[in-house]
Amino acid sequence: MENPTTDKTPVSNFIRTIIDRDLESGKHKSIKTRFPPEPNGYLHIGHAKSICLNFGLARDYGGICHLRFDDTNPIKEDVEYVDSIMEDVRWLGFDWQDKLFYASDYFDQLYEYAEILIKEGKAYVCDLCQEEIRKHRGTLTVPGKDSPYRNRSVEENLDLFRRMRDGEFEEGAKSLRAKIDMASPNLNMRDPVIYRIKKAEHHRTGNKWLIYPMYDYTHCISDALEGITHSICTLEFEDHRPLYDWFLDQLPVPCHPQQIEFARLNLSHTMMSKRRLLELVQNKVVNGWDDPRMPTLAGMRRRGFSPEAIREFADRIGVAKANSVVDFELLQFCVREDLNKHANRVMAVLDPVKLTIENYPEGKVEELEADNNPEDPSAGVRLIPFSRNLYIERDDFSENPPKGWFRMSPGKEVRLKHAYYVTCKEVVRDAQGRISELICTYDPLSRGGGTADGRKVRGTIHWVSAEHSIPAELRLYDQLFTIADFNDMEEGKDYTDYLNPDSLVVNRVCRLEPSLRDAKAGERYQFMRQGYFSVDPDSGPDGLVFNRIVTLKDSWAKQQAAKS
RNA sequence: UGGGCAGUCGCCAAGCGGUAAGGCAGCAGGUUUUGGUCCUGCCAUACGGGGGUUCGAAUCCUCCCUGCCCAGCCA
Repeated sequence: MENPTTDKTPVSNFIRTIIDRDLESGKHKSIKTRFPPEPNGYLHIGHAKSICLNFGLARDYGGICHLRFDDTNPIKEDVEYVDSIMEDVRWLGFDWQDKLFYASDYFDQLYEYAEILIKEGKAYVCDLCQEEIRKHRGTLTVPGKDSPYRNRSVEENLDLFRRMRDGEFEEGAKSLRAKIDMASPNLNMRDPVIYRIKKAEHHRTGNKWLIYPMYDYTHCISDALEGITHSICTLEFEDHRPLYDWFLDQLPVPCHPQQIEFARLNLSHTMMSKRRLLELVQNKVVNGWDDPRMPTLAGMRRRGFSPEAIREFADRIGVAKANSVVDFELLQFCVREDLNKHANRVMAVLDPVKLTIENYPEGKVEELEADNNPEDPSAGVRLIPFSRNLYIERDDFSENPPKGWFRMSPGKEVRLKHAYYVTCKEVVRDAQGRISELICTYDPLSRGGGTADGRKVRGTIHWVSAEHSIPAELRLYDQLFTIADFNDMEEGKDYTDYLNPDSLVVNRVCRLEPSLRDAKAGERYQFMRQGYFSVDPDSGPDGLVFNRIVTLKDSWAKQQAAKS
């Protein structure tokens, strides 16, 4: 697999400025970045920003990007997640070649370095329990107090640390701490814990270890061991940078990568917290991690978003240090832009009403040619059956049309896409007064949708032949949340108060043109004048299931809404 | 009220002392066998606010305001 190339000139951002400077000054000959997920959940669109950034920089500068699992906390991590993460990164279109790493690969080295720290008097074993450590840490405005165990001898620390490793102590009874400064205004520097006892089985190292290193200690060393040049992370780690640098300054590591922080992605109407996403899954608010309403890559993939669209989105949002909330509209734009070019057009009637052409012979069937994609002639053409009895969209008929209406109404000629001009002569209603059938006539000379006299027919509507059409289930999705920006939540409310009850509407009455009969899971189509749909894997012998990826823009609806 | 970071159009975001890119959204037209696409035009005398330096400031200095992050043996 090739990492996607791009001929677009990348937009300038502060990270590129740093890299340009480092390359120009000779600090680095080439760059090496890394995407370092913790395998404790599924990747979401926010991770996609980071993946595109890290792999994209490597691509643009002819460098390398590693995939490294930050797996230092065995009780939260699982192979299910490492598998899904690899699948998602690959699906997004990136290739880590043979550069697949795990922080757990460095456990031995990390341990050796810890002993060095101890031997140099820069780390000590502390007997304080979690509560006590917290009390000693002080507060934002009050300096911390030294641990009573802070000045143990090197020999005692070494002995204790080895016994921690060997399982002599209970979880929580002891920890290894860096000896830095309990009075630092930066809480991260107040003798942070670097090793804790956890008698848990690790998904890769099994039962080999009973102590596990903490993130701050592990991450910088992992970066250094891999020769990472630019270690890009999110804003909340800004305060950790002095600690990142401190460890690397104390240890005989091969190099000292530069940590650079950028603002994580927030999307309007979207919840991006891993913890809450997990709750949505566990509480069955959604149907799993890959529910098409989820902002996970698995969900977006199932919904029908293409990796190209997501990459384009990542490019367009830019990279900066200001907290922001990107409009969901931008993502939709990128999805539509890609689908417009690549999705074949088909006709599907979502809310069918019968249309009978009284002057069209009973039993006659014509196969009419239709282009598959006006944006792409190479997509070819297909044949669609036409007959006396059709279905059209209920919304495409109005008995008393508003001003500006150019769909069907009594006596008004409209074009059936790819077929004929028809004119409604009669409206048939059922006992409830609901329109049950439209009786029309057609112009035999308008075959294909045009006439020699060149008369203008403004309205064009889609249709299917009643007897040839096939049923399907349509899953129509909308935003999962009604609130745009979660920073604006009302006091006392939480995210569950903003769930959209209509985020999924199931349609089982639609009728599709027969060419869709053999559609395969994952395929994407434009249902003309409606939206883009993808074939859901739930499709089977019992019938087709489609997910609505995104609607088409609808300026008519917008204009009508503006009037009321 | 300790420390760190950030504030440029409704939403993103370039800009790095020489007089406000671009995209999305929006608005107005045009083309159109999708009220889709496409095309054209409009959309910040103004860069959180006040002072200051300078011939010249979004860019430098200064004070202030607002927002975000940090007190896990999570990452």
